Amino acid sequence: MTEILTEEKIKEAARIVFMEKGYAATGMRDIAAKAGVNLSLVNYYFRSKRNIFNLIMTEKMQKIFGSIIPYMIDETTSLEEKIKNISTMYINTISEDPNLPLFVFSEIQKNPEEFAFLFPLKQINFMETSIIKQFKTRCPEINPAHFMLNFLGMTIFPFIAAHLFSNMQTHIFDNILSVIEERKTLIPLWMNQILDSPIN
Amino acid sequence: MTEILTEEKIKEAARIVFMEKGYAATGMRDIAAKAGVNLSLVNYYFRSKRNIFNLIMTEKMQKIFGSIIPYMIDETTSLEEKIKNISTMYINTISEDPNLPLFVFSEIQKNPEEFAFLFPLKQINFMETSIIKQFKTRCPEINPAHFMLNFLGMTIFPFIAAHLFSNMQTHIFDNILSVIEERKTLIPLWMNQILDSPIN
DNA sequence: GTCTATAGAGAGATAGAC
DNA sequence: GTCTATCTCTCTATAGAC
Repeated sequence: MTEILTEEKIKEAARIVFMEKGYAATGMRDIAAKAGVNLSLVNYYFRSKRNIFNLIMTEKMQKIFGSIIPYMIDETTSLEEKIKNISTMYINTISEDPNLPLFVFSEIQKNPEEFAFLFPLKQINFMETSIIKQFKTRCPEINPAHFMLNFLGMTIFPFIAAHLFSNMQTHIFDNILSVIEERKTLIPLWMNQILDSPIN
Repeated sequence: MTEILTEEKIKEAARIVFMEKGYAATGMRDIAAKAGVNLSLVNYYFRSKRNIFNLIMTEKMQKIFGSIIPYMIDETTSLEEKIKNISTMYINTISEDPNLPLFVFSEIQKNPEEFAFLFPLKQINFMETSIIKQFKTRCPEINPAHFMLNFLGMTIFPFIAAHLFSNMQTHIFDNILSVIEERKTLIPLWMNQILDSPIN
């Protein structure tokens, strides 16, 4: 009974500390202190720092990469609907966990071989997803990579740079959170403009 | 004579190791080994790990944030020319140092108070730059933050995610480097489409 | 399951010989 | 300026009492 509570307290503390400081700067003592438990309990429940980190990392990779898959393969929605659904879903999801993209990208960059194998998007055939097939029909001359880079860049980049912008002594990025909220409706409009570009 | 060579050797080694592993995971012994010098020389020339890191970080922040300023304040270029010039400049600069954006964003996130004060963009009044004034004339109804987020997201995000994409067992992001190169000409076209959007 | 205590490795930094 | 040697601290992880 008490075991489950303690285990989950430690896991939640690890989520917070790892997300804030990254793997290398986090100590087992930081996790124990944040959880309010004795240091040795962290090893008792999770065996090693690498082990508990990989659990958190798997969760977070699923959250950022796994969540897009159902939308991409959905054969019942149009390209416009997919854009709307995915950007709204990402902005909702990441707004609750704003450091998620920077954390995941940064840790993968530092340890690509460790995390490549649990990459959720490997499970699907990207080029045969509904979203890519629809894009190729709409814009046959353009590499679909550009479409995904534009779409994900417009959606995710604001969160990656948010810390910077909020520290700037200027007014352009005031209220960054409400600006991001506005983007739920604006990104689909801009993406349609790009899709209708004469270069296609 | 030999002092300058040794100092620069250590600094170059520190650049490489810090960029690859980040501050926390880098050891003074890693830097010494990469430079091919004795461990104590690193402290002799640079006093502390924090000190040598801050030198590198200042350089890198100047590289990514300082480089855009002259283009933004240039009163002699049109908005379209600025977009073309900035995207080309960034793609050239970051292609030679692909981990630059992820490194800088990630280290600032982990230590915002340490690096906020040396943020190059604080030196200018963002809202009064030529590029923002031009945008406000062109799209008076849209918050200029959206414009900068779209533009920088489309330009910089591909580098942040490049490690991921190159590890995917799919073909959509093959040849990511030549895809990014194509974006030098495509981003200005897409940005013009967005600027001409009926929502403005 | 939870605690104290500590083993053992590794870190940043420096003293002092040359 | 450069080396060896080492101090001191902190880290992960575990042994063993309760």
